[in-house]
Amino acid sequence: MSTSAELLERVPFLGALQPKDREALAAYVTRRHFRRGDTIFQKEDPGQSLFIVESGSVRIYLPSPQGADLTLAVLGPGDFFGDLSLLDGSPRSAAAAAASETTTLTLERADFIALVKSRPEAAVAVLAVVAHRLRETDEMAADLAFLDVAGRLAKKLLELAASHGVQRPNGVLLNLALTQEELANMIGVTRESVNRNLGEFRRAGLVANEGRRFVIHDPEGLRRRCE
Amino acid sequence: MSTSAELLERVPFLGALQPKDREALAAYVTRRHFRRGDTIFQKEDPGQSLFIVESGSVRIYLPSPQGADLTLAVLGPGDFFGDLSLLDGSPRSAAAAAASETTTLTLERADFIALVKSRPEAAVAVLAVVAHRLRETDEMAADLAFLDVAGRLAKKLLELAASHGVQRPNGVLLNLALTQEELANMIGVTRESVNRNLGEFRRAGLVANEGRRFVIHDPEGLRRRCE
DNA sequence: GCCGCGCTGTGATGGAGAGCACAGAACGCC
DNA sequence: GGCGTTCTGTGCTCTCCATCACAGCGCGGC
Repeated sequence: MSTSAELLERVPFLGALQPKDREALAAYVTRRHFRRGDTIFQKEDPGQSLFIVESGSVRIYLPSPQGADLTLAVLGPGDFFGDLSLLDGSPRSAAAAAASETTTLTLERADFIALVKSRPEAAVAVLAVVAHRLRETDEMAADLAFLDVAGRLAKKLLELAASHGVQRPNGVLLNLALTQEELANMIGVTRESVNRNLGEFRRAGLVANEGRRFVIHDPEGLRRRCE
Repeated sequence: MSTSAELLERVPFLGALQPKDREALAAYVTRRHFRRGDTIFQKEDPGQSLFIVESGSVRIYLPSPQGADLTLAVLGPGDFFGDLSLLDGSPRSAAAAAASETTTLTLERADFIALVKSRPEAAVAVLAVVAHRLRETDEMAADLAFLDVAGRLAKKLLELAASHGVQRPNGVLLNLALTQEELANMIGVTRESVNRNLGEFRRAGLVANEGRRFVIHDPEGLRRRCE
């Protein structure tokens, strides 16, 4: 179980614990495996467990009646999800699916509550993470209400650069393969709109493509497009 | 201070405490007063205090560069706000203003952290409230992405009926005076769009007006408009 | 009771983006 | 290396909604 304990150390809200507590907690988590595309849970499912990404990546999304869903987040190793149902006991508020070959560690509600009761600093750490998440969602709502497609796309590219970018001589390379459709789902527009706006950006020298990866040449220019 | 203690009892996350603890806490809160229209705090302000509405009502909103802002919530007695900055120490993620003559109780970060450390069940209760809030914001983002103006308006009217409605022989009366502009800010559209869609709803017999208050005659009909 | 301001109702216009259709490119599989 | 599937690029149309403009109405104040 030492590998679980090592991962747990990197999880923000668990890093606050004593190594001894983490060791104890590691005994309660179970490991699960998902293939690319597997659904981890659906919106409205009753589950109350917390998932921690051990390896791979997970897409959190809201399904829409007409198919095209809204992607809220893409998570990597060390991130956790499913916390809302854990915290308030309600059904899942969003759906989760493996975006690549993924393994997770699962913690059950009862074990989490026991942890918080015995170590209140863990609760404060979880509160901070959830608060941060709430900020991000508020901002997403504001963007949907205030920005046009170009602005939302520019902003999303900058966000992705911040979270998945690696420095390159000619700019920042986004270290993930993204289709235009996936990008469209992240900002709530059609694939065609993304295509046309990307064309704009490319012609203006703001971004370029390397295979299916993006390179941001002019972050400042993108920032100007978000007003 | 007994009146403060009584209010504190009605605040969800503090209701979990022993009466003795609430009495102690009441000694730390300070009372503040705001007139209709007063700004309580601006977005990006550094403050780290928690506000509890004692009387009156408070509008939480995101200001937009071009003026028309997005109203995230309207709070009444017993509700609290400003919790995000309290939880993670970052600047205010939204702005707050008094929607009517309002008094609040204020709790400082240090006192809150001390409370959580000594009474972890309060932390669990706060987590539940914040989790609920996160759900609502996620749903708002989804609505902005998926629903048209009629759908968003119908949904908002149903929400308001659930939170501020009183039963009437002919339907549910919304117990608050709302201008079309305020309604428009809640769903991120123009006042004119709200007007036209309300006209639709009225002609279809779904809603009516009593003075400046709304009466919902056919909730089922409204529900159908949200798909 | 009268006046004025803010709210409501409505028309005309324009533009952004969705939807549809399809052609070509690229990637991956056998 | 050939072939099919998936992704990208682009034109056209049409709808929804923002914007502007203005006329009535109604509430509240003096």
